[in-house]
Amino acid sequence: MSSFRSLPPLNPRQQEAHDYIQGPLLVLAGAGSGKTAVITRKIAHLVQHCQIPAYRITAMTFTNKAAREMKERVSKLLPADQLKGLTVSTFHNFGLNLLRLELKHTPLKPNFSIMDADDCKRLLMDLMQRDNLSGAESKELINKAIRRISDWKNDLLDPQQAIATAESPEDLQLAHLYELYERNIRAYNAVDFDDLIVLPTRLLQDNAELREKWQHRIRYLLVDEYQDTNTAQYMLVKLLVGVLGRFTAVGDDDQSIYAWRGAKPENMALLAEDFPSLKVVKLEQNYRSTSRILKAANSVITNNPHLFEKSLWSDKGHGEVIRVITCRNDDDEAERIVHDLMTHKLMNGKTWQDYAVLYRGNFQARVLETQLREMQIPYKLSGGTSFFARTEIKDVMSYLRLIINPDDDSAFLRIINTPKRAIGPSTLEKLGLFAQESQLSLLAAAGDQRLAMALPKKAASQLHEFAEFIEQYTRDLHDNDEPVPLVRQMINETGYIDYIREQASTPQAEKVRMDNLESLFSSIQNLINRAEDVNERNIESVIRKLVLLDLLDQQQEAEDTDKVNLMTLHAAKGLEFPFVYIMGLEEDLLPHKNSIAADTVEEERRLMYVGITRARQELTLTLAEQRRAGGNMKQSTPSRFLDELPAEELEWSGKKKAKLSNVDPKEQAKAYLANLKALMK
DNA sequence: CGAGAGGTGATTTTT
DNA sequence: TCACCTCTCG
Repeated sequence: MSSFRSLPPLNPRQQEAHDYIQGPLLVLAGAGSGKTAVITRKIAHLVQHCQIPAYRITAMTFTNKAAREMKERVSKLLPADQLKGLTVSTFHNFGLNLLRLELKHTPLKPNFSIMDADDCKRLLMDLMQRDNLSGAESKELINKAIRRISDWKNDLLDPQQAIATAESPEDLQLAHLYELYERNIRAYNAVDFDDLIVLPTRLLQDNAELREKWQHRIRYLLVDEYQDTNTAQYMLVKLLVGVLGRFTAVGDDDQSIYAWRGAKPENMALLAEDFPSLKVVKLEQNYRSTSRILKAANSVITNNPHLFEKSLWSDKGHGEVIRVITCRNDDDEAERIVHDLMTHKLMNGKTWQDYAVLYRGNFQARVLETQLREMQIPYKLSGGTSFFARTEIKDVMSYLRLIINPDDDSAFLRIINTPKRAIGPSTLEKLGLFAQESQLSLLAAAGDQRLAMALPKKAASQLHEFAEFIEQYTRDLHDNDEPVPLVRQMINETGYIDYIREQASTPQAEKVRMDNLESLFSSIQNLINRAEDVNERNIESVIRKLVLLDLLDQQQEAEDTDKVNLMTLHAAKGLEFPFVYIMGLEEDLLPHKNSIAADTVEEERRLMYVGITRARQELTLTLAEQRRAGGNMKQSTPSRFLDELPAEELEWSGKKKAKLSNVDPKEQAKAYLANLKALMK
């Protein structure tokens, strides 16, 4: 209670969203409008003043990071005993948990594997090869297939429905592939990311008893970033809240930038249809940015059609004018941004982490990196390959997956010849055939004595040896509450460590890989130590959860010191910085040419809107007159979004000076830096 | 099976 | 331009 009194008051709209619990509520939370404060304080309010115990409340987010932040903030509002059992998790984690608890109602066996995007791709490739679609054609097809299958799943269509509704011969082919894919993934006793939403949703749809059980269990549901839900996720929400509709959905249709991944911002409008008693509260006061920045944001976004009209305002004063810098080319652009940033920091006594440079595509970071390194400015690049996409992590994870799930053929295929065991494609093909005929998993087939008849002696004995190795560790690790040393021993014994040493091209590369493995091991250890439920203190449940965790993010967050932030506009959603640069304001880049072609410029505009609203104090936009595209320079046209900004708030500059010729840019940079330092003294 | 040559394609990626 | 993938040859 005492902590409550010290909280800043909510504004009237926030208060309204906070207090309203009688029925379904949609909170239209503009950027920087304090939505997390509303959600977290509402959870505390529900517990302390509405007689809803924490274990009856569930909050769903999209990212682990958001879930972590939310948990942390709620824990500051409630004493530990009142916090007990509160669920704050990502959609996927929630789904996983539901599957685990209702396992007997699912087609899954215990210790099922979760396949990530990469695993699924491999599986599809394999299936297509069997269908003998080879070469260049299949590569193109594979990306289409992945996208299409995911779309079908997210729309809750099973393979039969997909086949029935296929729109073209090619689509039908993909639908058949979908059917094959589903059969295989189930045979592996595995699920993909989409299944973590789809399977629980189907379960609740088909089973009234379970549905009632879960509806009873969750007395109040809160959904963050509601505009990013896809059809399956919305269906899951609907099934969980039932007719009573005890929920708060928080979202902003103007920040919907993931439609290309299946998000359906129109779910916001659907909510009003499905729950006629829906109350809508708009949070329009922004606590982040100056009014000039908000004016710019509003001005851009009014060019989009709107479900709900919304206009951000703040009382933070006008602030600085918005600068637009025209640069000669992409190198010049990076150089100017870096110089500008450096000058600004020194003049204003700010820290590196106060700055962010945002861009449309990851490739744009490259020139920036070069420039920043030259100036010895520390920077942080977010995005790129995720921790679990690293080869060494995927390899070791596959060993572990196979240990806990012998049916996981996908894991088997990944590691059977990693490190090299002289087991080549022809051996594998024969093994696959044998496994299929005898209805066995690849691992079981590899261990089967009859194999010797189907294969050359050498190959058969290699396979036997491998199977025995896995089986031995399966026994040793089962029910072992100190598994990590054994895991280390196993990985060592496979020769994987030596393999990394041989493979690594440089000592640094080797170190990075070894470090990655170390953090994987220590994460496993941490998860085991931290497991609240004793039943979860084993390698099986830890491995299952591991793929869903953002280990790298957490790791990175921990070691984050004072660095300039470089990230894509997508990655910037949810973040804020005092000083923001958005680069590449050109047609075909922002908006991206594919979006122009596909007529989805509106989403690009929202991306622009998200970018603008990241800035607290100052916003700088840059564009290049020429840009490298492939090998040669291409002329570019200023982005249409520049015309949509309020001209009176912009200050244009740049492109005047002809570059000082014959001067080494490095020398120039050094001189510049020396100058600045002298200036500061 | 593995190392090099040549070819090709290049948004965004919460889990 | 460059990185990654594929294909081929030893």
